[in-house]
Amino acid sequence: MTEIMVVDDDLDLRESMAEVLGGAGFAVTLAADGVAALEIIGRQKFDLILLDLVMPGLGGLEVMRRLREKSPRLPVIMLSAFASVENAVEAMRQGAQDYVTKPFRVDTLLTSVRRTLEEASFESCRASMSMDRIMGCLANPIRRRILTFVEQESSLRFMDICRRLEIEDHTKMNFHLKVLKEAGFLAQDDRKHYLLTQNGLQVMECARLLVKKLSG
Amino acid sequence: MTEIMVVDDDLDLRESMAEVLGGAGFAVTLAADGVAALEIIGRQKFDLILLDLVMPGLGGLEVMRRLREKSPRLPVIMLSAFASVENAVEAMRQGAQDYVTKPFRVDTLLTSVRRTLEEASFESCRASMSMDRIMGCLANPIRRRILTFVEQESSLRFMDICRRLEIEDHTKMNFHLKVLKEAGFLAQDDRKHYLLTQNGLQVMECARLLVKKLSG
DNA sequence: TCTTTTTGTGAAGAAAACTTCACAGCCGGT
DNA sequence: ACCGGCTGTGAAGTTTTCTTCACAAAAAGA
Repeated sequence: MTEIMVVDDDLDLRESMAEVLGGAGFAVTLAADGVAALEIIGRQKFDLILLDLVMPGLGGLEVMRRLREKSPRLPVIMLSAFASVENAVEAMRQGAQDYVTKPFRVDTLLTSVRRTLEEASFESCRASMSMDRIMGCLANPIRRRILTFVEQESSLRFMDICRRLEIEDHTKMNFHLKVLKEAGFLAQDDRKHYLLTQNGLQVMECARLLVKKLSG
Repeated sequence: MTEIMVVDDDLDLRESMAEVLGGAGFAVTLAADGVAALEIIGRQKFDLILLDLVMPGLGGLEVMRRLREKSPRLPVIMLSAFASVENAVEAMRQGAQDYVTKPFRVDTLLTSVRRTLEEASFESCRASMSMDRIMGCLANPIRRRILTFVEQESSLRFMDICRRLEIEDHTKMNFHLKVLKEAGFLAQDDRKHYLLTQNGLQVMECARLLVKKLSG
């Protein structure tokens, strides 16, 4: 069951939203202010946060900033009675997934909730798909050797890699380099030298951690 | 520099071994008994332990059993003045890498030390080869789903896994479970329930870290 | 005991991944 | 302009990995 938290200092609004969302099949948790919300989020997993922009004490933007430190991908829909272009743009720039003005119609709210959850699910699916790419890429020993060598040397030309790894058929090397480029672990600079991307560096770091852990 | 610990209640022997091993280029730490040894090992990394079989208080076998709980792969050479076939066989059965009788010639000791260190290094190299197995294993999405599900649920029967992952051909599942068992990530208890091994848990942890890092 | 379900085994078939081959474009040196 | 080296492309061939099939053994339930 999908877990949604509603953060708003207006009790009536909180309760009416609990009723609407509960009726639509979601499990709803209420919080009257940002401090309470952040504490509950630290203890329990949620799929979506509905967050009032203007509240006494911690405002919605500050609450969102803080929860992003712990849950970078937790979707947030910002609610505001003081709708303006500036407010809306700022909230979205700070990372909200959507922005709904109060008072809102029930169907507007539910549409936004469902769309946001669906998009978050798609993002989660994309992360899972990228494991295919990462692991499939690293399953091959030649490609692991390429990454290790390029990591050590920082910047290399095509034939340097071939010679060092003693791969005589350059088209074989070309194939594997292409796979690594498409996976986003390797890139070429303007002189066509190969170097690791940020992702490539991260992958190598995690691979080393894995070996270390499995070696006891 | 290679770190060696010598555990022996005989002060003269400890010191003469420190001299011999130090002269051979090793960094030597001395401990007079098992309790002291276990405490130092808990704080500092060693490459080899030279352990007296018979000591007052904790004997060598008990010390080795305890240090194996923390460092399953740390090489141990057992030393004994009371050499017998039974003693030697028991020490090796309990996991010592070598067994040297006291009094020993200097070259006998150094040979044993060097050989044991070299074999340990070979083991470490094998861990690198096991990257093939790890990555090859994780390259398959079904196997990743199995590991994720078993991690969440802790202990599962064969058909539970099939039904949950909606894999209708049970022999397909059987194939993938077999791969995971052979890789050492999955095991079965006495009721044939599937559960993650320590290695399996480590692998899942690193996979999550990898996804997290690559998601920014 | 009989039947059904669960779990397992090995071989064959299919798909995916990798390697090799044939060729081509680009660049620098003579 | 020609040659050689570097780098790249796509197709064909080979190997590896995965899926399916046919059957069997073990366990559970009636």
